[in-house]
Amino acid sequence: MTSKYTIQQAAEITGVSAHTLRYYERQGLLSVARTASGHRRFTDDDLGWVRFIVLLKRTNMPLPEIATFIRLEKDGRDTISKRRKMLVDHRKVLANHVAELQSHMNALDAKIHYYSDVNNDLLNCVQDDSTQ
Amino acid sequence: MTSKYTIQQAAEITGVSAHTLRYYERQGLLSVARTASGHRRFTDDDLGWVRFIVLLKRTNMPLPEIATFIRLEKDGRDTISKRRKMLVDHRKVLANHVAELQSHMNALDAKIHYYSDVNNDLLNCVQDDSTQ
DNA sequence: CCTTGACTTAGAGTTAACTCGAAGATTTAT
DNA sequence: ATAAATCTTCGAGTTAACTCTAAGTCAAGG
Repeated sequence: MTSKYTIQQAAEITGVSAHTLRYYERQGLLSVARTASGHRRFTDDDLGWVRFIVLLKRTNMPLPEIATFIRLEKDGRDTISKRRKMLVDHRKVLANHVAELQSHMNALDAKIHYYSDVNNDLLNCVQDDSTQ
Repeated sequence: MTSKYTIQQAAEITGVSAHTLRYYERQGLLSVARTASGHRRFTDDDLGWVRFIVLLKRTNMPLPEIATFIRLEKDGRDTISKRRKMLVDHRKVLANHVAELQSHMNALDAKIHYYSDVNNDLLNCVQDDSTQ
């Protein structure tokens, strides 16, 4: 199977624009094989990498750090423990971030509760979390 | 009691720089009373507002939206339901954001697990979440 | 008095991660 | 054959929220 895709197809599949895919390659996040004439041909593997980059980005990992990770990947088997450590460390940062957001959300709830108390006859729209 | 503070003191107390406090005022997030000669005097109330701004910011509310909220506050009692709605809506956005982060964290955990499987003799540093 | 701090306006610089466009050449697809 | 896609390089523009500097004036505290 191992299909190949043009940059436009890769863009459509991953939701990352062609511009940005080229940008990622320039930043060392991707290295996509080329045809004899120099056009990029994305493999399913490449698409997997793009998805992984997107995942890390969504968890607030900066591009340079992602680049570091991927460089380690290319450096082979003996970097596995380093790579895992990076992910584990990042997971910790992320968990802290989530915990902070939740504590802020509690503070926000207190404020909302305050507004509910001030004007009780409008209570009906406060507990709407599950409505939509 | 109702103490008053210079801009530097307010900066120290809130952790927001004097520069940024002035910036917030320019953006309509604060309106701090002045001495006869024009120097800002922050009240405890003002500090409360600053803390609230910081809270909303930390939950990713953009400054213009915070400004809208605060403008409503000044417009008085009949905007209470609007204000609460803003907070409730924002709480939803925030809850979604947290949920997304958590789902990404799960994906990250899967990756970490994969790395653990690849090289089991290094398992010892994977479950370290509670260590430090 | 004198140093430190405050005020104003105005504008430039910063950071991250795109985002876009143009120019000019080549390639691919129909 | 021709239209659409791709390639390269280059550099400018965007967004948010600061962050800092400068110039020039004025106020406050000891």
